[in-house]
Amino acid sequence: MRIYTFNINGIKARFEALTRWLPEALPDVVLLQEIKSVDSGFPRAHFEDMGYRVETHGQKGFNGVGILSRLPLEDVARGLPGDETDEQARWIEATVIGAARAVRVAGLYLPNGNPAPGPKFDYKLAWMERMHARAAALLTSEEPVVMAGDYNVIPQPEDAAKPEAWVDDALFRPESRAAFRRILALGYYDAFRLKVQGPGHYSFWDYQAGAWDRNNGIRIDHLLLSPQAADLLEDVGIDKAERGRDKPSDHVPVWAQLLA
DNA sequence: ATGCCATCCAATGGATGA
Repeated sequence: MRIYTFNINGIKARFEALTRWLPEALPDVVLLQEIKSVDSGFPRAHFEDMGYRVETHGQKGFNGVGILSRLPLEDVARGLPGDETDEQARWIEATVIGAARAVRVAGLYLPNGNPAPGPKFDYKLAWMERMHARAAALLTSEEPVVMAGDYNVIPQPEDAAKPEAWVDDALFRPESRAAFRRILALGYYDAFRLKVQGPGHYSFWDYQAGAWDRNNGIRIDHLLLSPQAADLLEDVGIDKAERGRDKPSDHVPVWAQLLA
């Protein structure tokens, strides 16, 4: 089972690119972020015709997450628990029925948090506390769990081409990185770093200032694996070439292959 | 130092993003 995370930066703007990419990559599961659409505006039938189950948790204009899956989905849940007043659509869960076994997946779009300090940064850290609680709860099932999405966190200096440019940014501030480590410390593993070491691996390049041409990227799209999922990990990858295609998202697909 | 570009909604500009 190959699971992808892909921040598409708008389903309307990425419709053609996503339609081209799906039959090329043939993902089993895609966790989408920033669909920037309400559920009724998502082109569900189009992707169903391409062989995918479609589940979305959208909102008007911004944010929004979704799941495309060629495998059956069960027990879909929308929204991150812990704050009934939070109206931002950033979390969706489902159980994917693989050929060998089932995997619980969570797709997430973690708040950006800039400018920091400020209310948006406070919201980011509070959201990460809620995610920590949900991540702990998911571990109790003892089934394989994959939490994948746009974390808006640069875990280590080696995950940025120019780490010095990010020192005061909400993506790299000590509080954000500590909150990310606290989730890992529950017993989760960064799938990419289980297989690939060293600098120079990025998942996002800004549209501005020639960031792509200069390879000025950051690695902020992650798949976190429970111990049971880590035991099934076969391979990982970043589809960097997608950033160079026509009308790309500023993020590229990142994936993990599980024996499931 | 800087939203330099892209997207969405709505309206010929503003908000947001990382």
